Amino acid sequence: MKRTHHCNELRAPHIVQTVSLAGWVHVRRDHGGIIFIDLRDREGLTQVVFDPEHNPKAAELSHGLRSEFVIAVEGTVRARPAGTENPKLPTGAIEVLAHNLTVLNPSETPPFQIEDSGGTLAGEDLRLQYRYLDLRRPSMAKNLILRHKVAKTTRDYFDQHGFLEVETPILFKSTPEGAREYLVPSRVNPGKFYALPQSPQQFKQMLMVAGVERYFQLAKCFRDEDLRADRQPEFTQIDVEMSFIDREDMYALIEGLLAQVWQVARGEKIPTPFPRMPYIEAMERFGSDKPDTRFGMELVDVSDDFKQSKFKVFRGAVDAGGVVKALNAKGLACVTQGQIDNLTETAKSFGAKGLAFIKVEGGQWKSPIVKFFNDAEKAAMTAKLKIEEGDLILFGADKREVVWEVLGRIRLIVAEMLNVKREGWNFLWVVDFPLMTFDHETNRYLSTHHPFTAAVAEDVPLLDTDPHKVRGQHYDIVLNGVELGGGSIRIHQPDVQKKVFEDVLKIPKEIAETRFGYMLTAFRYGAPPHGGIALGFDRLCAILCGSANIRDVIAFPKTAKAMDLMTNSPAEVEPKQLRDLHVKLDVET
RNA sequence: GGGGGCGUAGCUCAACUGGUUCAGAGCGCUGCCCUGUCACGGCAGAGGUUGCGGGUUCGAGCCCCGUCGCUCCCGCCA
Repeated sequence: MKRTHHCNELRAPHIVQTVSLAGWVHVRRDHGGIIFIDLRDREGLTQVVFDPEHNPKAAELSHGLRSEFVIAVEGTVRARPAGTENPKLPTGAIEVLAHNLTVLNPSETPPFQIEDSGGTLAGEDLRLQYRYLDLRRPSMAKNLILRHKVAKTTRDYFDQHGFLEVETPILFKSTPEGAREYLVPSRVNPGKFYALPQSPQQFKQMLMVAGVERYFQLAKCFRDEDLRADRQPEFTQIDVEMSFIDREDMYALIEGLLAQVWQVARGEKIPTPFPRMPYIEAMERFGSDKPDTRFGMELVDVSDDFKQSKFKVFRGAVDAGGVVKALNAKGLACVTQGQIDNLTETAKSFGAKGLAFIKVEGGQWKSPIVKFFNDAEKAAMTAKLKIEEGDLILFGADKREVVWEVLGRIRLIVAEMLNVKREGWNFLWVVDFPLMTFDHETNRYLSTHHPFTAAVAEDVPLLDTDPHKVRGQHYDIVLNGVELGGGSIRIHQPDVQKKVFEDVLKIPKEIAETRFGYMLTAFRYGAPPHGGIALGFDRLCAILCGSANIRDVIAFPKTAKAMDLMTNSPAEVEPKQLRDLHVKLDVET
């Protein structure tokens, strides 16, 4: 009795057909005589009716059905009696009158209900322990299906554009400058280790030297860093690299991909090309290099208005070469002192010395600092910040990087407090990042992204004189305040790459040689100009599903402590395994 | 490494300031009844070491210390 249809397939035109369905008992409604079963499979629900007057044997057997029993049913599709159709189900116009019932496998009572609606969702730890049950929930099945569709669309898109999907090694070599890596001891090479790749970066560049020209891969990547709602220790990237291109080619390519993905996954047209914003502008206006541009509340620079101010905090910041910036939280004058204190704590945790504010209530400016302001300063602020009754103005005064960070965070928190409408899909290219940032701890320059990023051509002469002024040919794709991905045009000249390693980043010559020597060698054999990008595939799928959490789009994710609760991994291993690997443990027990 | 939240029945949660509604509700589960339900309905019932270990107290689900687990954030994620 093989099934003829799935559970979201039968409609009015199938009426009178004899069909077979198989699936799980979703719910049972036993009226004593007639019995209704909602039969569930991956695709949906179909109501099956057992009628003792029609088939006493099947009806009798159906009394014993319980949640999650696996059954097969043979029956006739028929219209539901007038008035009993269920408009909530796609299959709600019909039902299957069962002739035969086979219990393929009974089920114990599940530890939680396999149900999306009903209001109670079991705790995530329990759902992770019984992930195979959690994945039966229609919303999770939907997520898996959507993820598949996005993957398929991606592969089709790149195939149509002449790309080859090439697999790169999972057993790679340690490259300690980036994220912490997972290490794999080598049995046949005692004392030596592989590392799992944080990304296929170096391999994809080698593929360009190899003449592949257009490469992509749905690549598994691994980072042994602490987890977040949008970070798992293993995750998937849409990894791309192309030869003979410039930044414009990459923007167009990715815009086309995302337009196609949105079309397939959500049936929505997204406008292209996407707007672009230089890094400096993003920081000045939004205090973030991944600005959420769905709402305003932008940072406004008022430094000039306080150059002569009597308020020492503001004037001092300007005198020291810093800035004074403010944002207007429209309508938040009702904020409580406790909430102000919380905001201040937040500001301090990001490096601010405090958080000055003005409440505009009852036609007055209420603030501990308002007494320091003269009329000109007040007028300037009123105009620049469009201050009105009911507003709350929040200030940052410090080095500009600190003010960016602090007000950027405050802006997001305040938007949350105000429940500001954030709708639509605001794609944005953030461009012109600084190639290098100075690290005060180690007293040297570090690559903002990675050391393979090429400089903007006109800035190259500054590499020797003003490294911090050099812009990289790097681009981030941002959607609604989430960094979806990033990439760059790469350095392809061996002398330039060597110079970046040794002269600019001050990586000792021997270390540069052991870690990247093969790249420099490769570049000497006719490396084409090339560039690439990588998009966070899990984040992309989560956004498309409307979830803030990438665990919802990963079949078997790990907890915040990087545990797999279903298999209890990681776990201890046998002493013999360790001996084979030449590994001795040093752990407290 | 640091900070916040949570942990009470199989599940989701309640239990005011530590004390006579102090172990409760809804769902699920079990039994009986029920022939058009789809959150089916009715009657009855079972089910608890309040995560674990200490402590304070006449008295602890509630307070304190430790510990374990889940979660969010900071650091970290070239």
